[in-house]
Amino acid sequence: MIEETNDLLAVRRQKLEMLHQLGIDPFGAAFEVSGSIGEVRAAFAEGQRVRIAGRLTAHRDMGKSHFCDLSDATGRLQIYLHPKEMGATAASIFKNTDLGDFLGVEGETFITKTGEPTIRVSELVFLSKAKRPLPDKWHGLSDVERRYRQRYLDLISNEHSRKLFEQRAKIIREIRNFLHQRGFVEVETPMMQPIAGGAAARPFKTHHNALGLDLYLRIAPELFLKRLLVGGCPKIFELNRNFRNEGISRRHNPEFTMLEVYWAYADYEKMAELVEEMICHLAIQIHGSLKFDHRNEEGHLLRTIHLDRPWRRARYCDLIEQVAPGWFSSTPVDRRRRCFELGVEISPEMTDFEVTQQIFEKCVEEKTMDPLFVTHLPKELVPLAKQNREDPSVVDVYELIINGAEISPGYSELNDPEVQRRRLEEQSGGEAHAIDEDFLLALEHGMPPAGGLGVGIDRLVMMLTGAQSIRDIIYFPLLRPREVEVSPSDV
RNA sequence: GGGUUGUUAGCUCAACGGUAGAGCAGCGGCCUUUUAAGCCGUUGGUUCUGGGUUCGAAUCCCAGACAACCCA
Repeated sequence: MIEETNDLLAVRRQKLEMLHQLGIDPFGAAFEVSGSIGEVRAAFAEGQRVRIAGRLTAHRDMGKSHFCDLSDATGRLQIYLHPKEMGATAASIFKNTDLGDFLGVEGETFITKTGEPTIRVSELVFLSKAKRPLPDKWHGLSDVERRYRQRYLDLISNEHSRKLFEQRAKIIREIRNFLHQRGFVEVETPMMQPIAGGAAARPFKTHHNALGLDLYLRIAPELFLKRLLVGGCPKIFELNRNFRNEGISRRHNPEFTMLEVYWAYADYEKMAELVEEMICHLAIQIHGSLKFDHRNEEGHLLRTIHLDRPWRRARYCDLIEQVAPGWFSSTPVDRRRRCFELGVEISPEMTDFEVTQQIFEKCVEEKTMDPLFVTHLPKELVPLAKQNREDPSVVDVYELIINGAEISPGYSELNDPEVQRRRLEEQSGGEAHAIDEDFLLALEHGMPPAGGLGVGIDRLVMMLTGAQSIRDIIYFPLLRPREVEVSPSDV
């Protein structure tokens, strides 16, 4: 523990002690308000009695008159304090306030001669003491590490950050609205699973004491949602957290939010239509338009995303041929030489289809900003989807790319238990205990043909808001823990 | 895992190897309509940590911690 001794903290502690001596509880009680600060401001008219509560965020001292700002997440409103208006007791309480404290006020509204909506405070109630100072009111908090570690400070001082999280909440709410309107039912399946299936990723391990059972945090809900298809639930979705014990980057957090949707008797093409409609619905709700800009925090334009329908659809092979003509008729040696010419890094142990996939990722995916459904992918890339009837070397799936990243995959789901078993065995590399026999048992009772899709919600939010890092749209991204400083009075 | 960059007052940032500073916040004044209020005065530092080089290190070197970005 690092013990912090600091004048600023000492001053605040003294003021807190003064409040005690005045008989005031510095960590007060409930306070009835007329509405949030944003609501009161929106309904502002002169001569009304209103009550608001919020943090003290600015203090303009004019001698006997004080102009302060009270703020909450919805906005800011000026209050006017004068001993003649609020009385001596309130004035002595006010003397012991600091920026950051929570206050409740009651008073009559008026507009100052500079045109600022203001409350003339007649009653002042102390609601909570901030024992520590808040970040600079003008520059905010720019230290990215502290913005992630102490998100509350980021939210207090950076409006841009607040707005991103509001947009995230709205996107998630509108996804649920959209799917409910189309008759999909939200379900919840286990996050702790005896076998972590449904994707290829390293899981987190945990243990249940009473059952003496090792469990894994799920890497995907897929295999449980398919059990529900067997159980006769025809239109279902789950929108919740997945966990993967892998690296951290601008686009990866170990826990992330995933939407999975399953629709009995549909196929990947119907799922593509569904996801296209859904994302357009979200763009309209967020931006009021299918065209919107990505800007950095200084407001500079980074790019414009166009979601106008219909979205482009293209076969995997055709996309490769466009960036590397003659690719599929050239020899493996030629292909590796082409990679070098195109500046695509490959390693010697890569198989042919992995080399092709590198070309796809670097020359197609990363350069595709507007929506593109990639179809007819080689079956090696997607072992858990149905093979195409006309061309068994490809599978019936789409990969939706927007903003240079994969946003959503959609499959015609495999429902043949024998084929499924073979695929799972190939995937597990011969480790029998890794096969989810319970899932295969369910499939043997009959799963209807179905379409399924997944949407990485964090990447979707990044695409819709223009956030440049996943850490900007997850409240508390995983960081290595740090020593926390402790106040002397708390030790 | 590798490379690059960064870490200085509560916050935002300066400081050629030569006395660690500014703005805001804080504290003390002045001002009864201010808007990043203003004016006068003033407090505040383990320069991320530990070594080293040097007469002298925030600055140069080595190791470490944490973070950001790029690569794998």
